[in-house]
Formats: sequence, structure tokens, C-alpha cells
Amino acid sequence: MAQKNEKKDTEKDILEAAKKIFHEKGYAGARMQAIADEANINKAMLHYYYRSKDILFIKILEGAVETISNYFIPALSSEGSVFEKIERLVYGYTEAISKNPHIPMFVVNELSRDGGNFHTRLREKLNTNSVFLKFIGQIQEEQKQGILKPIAPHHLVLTVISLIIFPFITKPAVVSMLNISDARYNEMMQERREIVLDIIRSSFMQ
Amino acid sequence: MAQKNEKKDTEKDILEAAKKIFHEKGYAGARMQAIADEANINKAMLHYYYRSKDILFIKILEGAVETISNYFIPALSSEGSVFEKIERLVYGYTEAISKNPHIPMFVVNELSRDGGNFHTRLREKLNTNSVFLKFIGQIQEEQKQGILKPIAPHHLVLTVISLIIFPFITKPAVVSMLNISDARYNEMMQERREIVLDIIRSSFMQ
DNA sequence: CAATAAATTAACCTTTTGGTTAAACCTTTA
DNA sequence: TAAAGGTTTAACCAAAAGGTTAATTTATTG
Repeated sequence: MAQKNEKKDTEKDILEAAKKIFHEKGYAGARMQAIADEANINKAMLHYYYRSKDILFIKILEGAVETISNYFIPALSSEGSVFEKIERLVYGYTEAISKNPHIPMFVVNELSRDGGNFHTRLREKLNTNSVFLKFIGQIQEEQKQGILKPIAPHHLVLTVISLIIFPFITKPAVVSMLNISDARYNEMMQERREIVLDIIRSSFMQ
Repeated sequence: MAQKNEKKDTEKDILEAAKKIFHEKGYAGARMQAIADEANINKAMLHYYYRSKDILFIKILEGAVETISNYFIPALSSEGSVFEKIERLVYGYTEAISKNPHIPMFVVNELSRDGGNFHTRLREKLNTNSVFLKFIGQIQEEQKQGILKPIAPHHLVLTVISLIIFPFITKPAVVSMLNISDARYNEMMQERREIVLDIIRSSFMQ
């Protein structure tokens, strides 16, 4: 029978449903019942597999942070120049977000609303100190070599991240305020990758 | 007596308390009791002045949208070149956000979570004067004149807004990931205004 | 200064929501 | 195949949260 394939997916179903609901509604707005419905199971099952809303939420948040990390860390710790790394980041990230459009909003949002509890977790996951510090070190190196303009490295990093993430976070607002169609928005996001790279080039490279 | 000053502020107190709580926690995370506490009044008073949580929330959201508009519209509809308008926007907006640090996050968040109900409201507010359309027209004009590079105007607008707003929205994440102090963050936000203008200049002007 | 209206409060009500329980239902395996 | 262990469900429960009420206090005013 084709049962082998579709058996006992409950646990995975729950995680997927929880991901969807938490990503869309955030912790406070998410309802356990909504997650259960989304997973086509009884609400009690949620508590059977994951004891509480909090525990389930943490799982999802950690997953989100990991998804993001999985695009940041390889790009930043790969071989190549600062600009090449940024190139990889821009393309990798755009692709990642297309798959999970709510992730950045979700993470940014929960991060700014929790009292700092998750930051530790996030910083650990991103291994910020080493990956980011090394990247910043490389920026300084290239500045000495005259490849990059002498602008505080933090600003370069912040600029790149702003340009990449913001349009995705604010998709509804952007579509609404620029008064464009969904199709045009997606088109823009594609064009944007090269535009972002041009901006970085013309603003931060000698 | 000094009573004339401190009388019947209840209604205002409620709005201020609601603003604080809603801005910080969002609609779903805000508790009527928390708002009452913040305003030092009985919970019933909330319903006496504003019939329901929803009604109160709408008031606050509209206020937030208006605050933002009040910085966008004058800057964009004033006299001067595209770049001069952007200059005004960058400085005006940075100042506005310092006063209400949670506004951008709040608006973006509630906007992306509501089913599009508020978008109409927001678009009306901003589109009434068709400020954006006119601004985009002016960009095209200056592109013809060779002042600005021929890049789709929407990208210029999106870039400016991204660079201005994103760092504020993500303050907690930025502080955490760049591993900087609050003081350094504020310093960066000051420096950033000129850096943002430099970026715009070098990326979008001929 | 009554008496009328407005503001405020404590207690209460109802619905929502996260969480629990005991029984039923499968699967596995001794 | 029958016991055992894991899975699932319907029915409940308790706490939280939004909202209401009726009575009390505090202005307002004829």
C-alpha cells in the first residue's frame, strides 16, 4: 500500500502548521486551536507532542533563526572578497525569503517584543561574534587596501541588510503605498538584487 | 488652584496609555487591563470612553499612520529637487522616530497582519494628495534632465525608505547582532543620516 | 442648594483560550 | 491473539481577557 509514505506524519504536520500560524500571526496572535485546525488534528495532540504553546513556539522561532543563519553564515564565511560575499548574500537571501516570506517579519517582530530572552539564543546560533566580527575585520582590511571606502563597517553591514530585508518585511505596505500589483512587486524584487549590488558598489567601493 | 491644569485628562490619559501598550505589544499582545493600569484608571473606564478594544486600537493605528504621514507629506510635497526632498525626509524622519521609536514596527506589523483592512485607510491618507505619484513624476523628470540615473523610480523610493526605517524597526536585533551598546547604536543613527544621503547621491545621481 | 448629568468604581458576566483527562482506538510484539 | 504501549479523540476545566452593570462619587447648573 501507499501507506508507508503517508503514515505518522503527525509530529511533522504539527510543526508545519505551527510554523505557518506563528509566522503569520506571531506568538500573541497565534491560537492553539488554529494550529490544530491547520494540522487537521485534535487540539490535545498539540499538547501530547509539545507540552505547551511556549515550547512549541520556541521550536518554531529557533527554526526560523536557523533558516536565516543558514543563509548568512555560509555566505559570510565563504571564500572571496567582501563584495563577492555580499553578492552571495543578496542572491541567497532573496531566494530564501521567497520560500518563507514571513520569516524576517516574524523574527524581527518577536525579537523586538520579547524582553531579550531570545537574543541570546539568536546570537549563539548566528555565532555572531565570529562570523560577523570576521566579516567586519575583512571589511577593515579591504579599506586599508583601498578597495573599500573608509566608512564605519557597521554601516556597510547595516546597509546591506536593510536593502535586502526591508522590502520583504514590508511587502503589504509597499504594494499598498506604491500602488503596484503583486506581479510588479515580485518583478521588482528580482530586479532589486542587481540594483542593491550596484548601490553597494557605487557607495562603498573606491 | 492648580487644578485647572490637571483636570479631566482621563480621555487623553487613556489614549496615551493605549498608544504605549499597543505600540509595544501590538494588537494581539495588548491587554485592556494593561492599558487601564498604565493610565491609572479602572478597566471599565476604557469602555466608557472607547466602546471596545477594536475601536481604541483603530484610533491608535490611525494616529500612528498620521504621525508618519505628517513627516512624509510635507517633505515630499515641499519645494525643491528630488534630492533636497530626500534630505528633508531623512532628517525629519529620524527625528520623528526618536520621539516614537515603536511606530514603524507597529504600523508595518499591524499592516502586514491585518487582512488589508487598514491599507485602504493608509493609502487614502497618503494618496489623497497623490504625493507619491507626484514625487515619482518628479524623479522621472530629473531623469530626463540627466540629474538622476535612469533607474526605475520605485527603486529609488524603496531604497530611501529601506535605509531610513529598517535600522529603527530592527533596533533590538541590530544591537544584538552587531554586538554594540545602546549608545553606539544611537550614535550610528545620527551618523547614518549623512551616510544614507551619500548612498543616495552616489547611487542615483549622475 | 437641590437635582441633574457626568465620571468612576467594584463586582460580575461571558467568551475565549491554553491546558487536562479518561476513555477509545490502533500497532506492535511476546 | 492478547497484553502492552503508543496515538487519538471528545469532553472538560481553570484561568485569562474583553465587556457590562448597577451603584457611588463628583461636577454642573437651574
